[in-house]
Amino acid sequence: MNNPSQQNYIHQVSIDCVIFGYHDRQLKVLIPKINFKGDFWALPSGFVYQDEDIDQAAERILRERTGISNIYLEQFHVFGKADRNSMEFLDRLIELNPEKLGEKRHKQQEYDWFTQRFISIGYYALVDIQKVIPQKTGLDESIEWYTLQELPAMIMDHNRIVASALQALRSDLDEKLNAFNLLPETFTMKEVQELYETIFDKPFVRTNFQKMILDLNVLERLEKKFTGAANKAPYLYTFKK
Amino acid sequence: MNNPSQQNYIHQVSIDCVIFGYHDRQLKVLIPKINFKGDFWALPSGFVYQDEDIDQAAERILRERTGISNIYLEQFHVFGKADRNSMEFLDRLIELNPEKLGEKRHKQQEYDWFTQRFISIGYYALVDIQKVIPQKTGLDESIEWYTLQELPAMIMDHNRIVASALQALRSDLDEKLNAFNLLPETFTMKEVQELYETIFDKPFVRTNFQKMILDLNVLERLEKKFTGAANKAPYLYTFKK
DNA sequence: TCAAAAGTGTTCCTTCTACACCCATGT
DNA sequence: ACATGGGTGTAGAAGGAACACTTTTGA
Repeated sequence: MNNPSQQNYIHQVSIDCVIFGYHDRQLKVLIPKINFKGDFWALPSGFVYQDEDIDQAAERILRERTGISNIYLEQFHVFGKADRNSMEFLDRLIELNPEKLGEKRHKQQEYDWFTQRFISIGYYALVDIQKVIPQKTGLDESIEWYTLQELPAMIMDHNRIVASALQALRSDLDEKLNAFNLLPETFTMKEVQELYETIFDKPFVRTNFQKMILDLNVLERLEKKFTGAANKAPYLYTFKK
Repeated sequence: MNNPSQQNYIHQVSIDCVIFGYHDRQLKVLIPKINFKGDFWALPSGFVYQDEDIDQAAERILRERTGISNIYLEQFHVFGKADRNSMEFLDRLIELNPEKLGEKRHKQQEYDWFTQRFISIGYYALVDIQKVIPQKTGLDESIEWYTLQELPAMIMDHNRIVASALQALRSDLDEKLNAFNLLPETFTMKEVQELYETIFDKPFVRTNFQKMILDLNVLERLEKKFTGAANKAPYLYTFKK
């Protein structure tokens, strides 16, 4: 494992990413579980190289975990409380994993790095869940999609960061029309409606919803999609760029 | 002058504040000019102490320049380009002020601190311009209110930061109803209307504007304001908390 | 020809806009 | 009394919600 304290990172600044995906009428968040005893989940995070834009850093972190580039990213909040550090988490981690981390002395530098106070820049990402092949890093035991209702208890303030990201997503939706980044290249109107109903957690009237979305003038109508079902074939749409 | 490089600050993180005030149908920004040859303007800025929340740091910086506490503050964006440093500005400053800054050797530590790459957290503040008595710090030649149309050319990306703050203010207005922080304790409906017309740069119909604002249910009607003018006395209002 | 789901049009109601009208105030 | 600006009510327009109706598809 690379020792971050020896890397050319900016000190005390971290990036935390909330990666949103959508499937089966559910918003999901991609969360790794780290490969130590004790059931520790943590948002995909990382640090910023000296010669790297913060946006680039976020993109790099996302690429590592999702395998895809050109991800839709939005910086949404900075978490900067004075007592914001992972001391508590790290001490517990060491306590539960003496065989791996017991000889603290040898890793003092690393321990000191990780237990600093960190100012964390929060980003949320919107991805087409079908395109993502979750990638474990060397530190991960697993990396899974969790629905918002079944989020694990994460370390530090990460659960609060997710809540804050969701709030930001909702309030961005109107002006940025970015929800389409959660869908595949092409989609039906019904899929758009289900997505909106999921994000806003309320139903929309089908016929009015169609008009509302088409009036935004951001979708392009393509050919019809024949599913084989015994009903009218819906049009496929794509998001105009 | 205190040498920041010897203070207990977080490295490479700065706070830049855009302080908005309102007077005479104009939005204004409070900007210091630094006390060196060469006409350098820079937003009120500062660093974050190790034991200080970033919000507290912003508040402290604002208190220093405005003399008031409990200021309405909103964190709006992080500026984190890799090439974001003040090397260019500082070299020019030294070049133009050889008598004060010539012996660079003696101040190498300080020079190195200031020319680092900085990640800057942008805050905007909304203040009652009447309550503020602009405070020069030791470094300032002056500190003045500038209208948006007459902003001086500032160092680094500070002009862009102001533009970004204005955009954030406008888009926050609907949901946060924070514009009232720009007004005195009590105000007339006409003053509110002029403020809105200034921020959005468009006229509103008087009678409808009144209804729209009152329907927000955030104002409390107080006694009437007798100005001595030969017309009906308008009500005074205050913002409910 | 029928059931299921998609697409379009129409009515109704709420909200917003423009404006007429009335009210208070000091000269 | 009247000029000036503030406050309220109302008619018309625009936009949104509810729903009826038509179209398409495969069995």
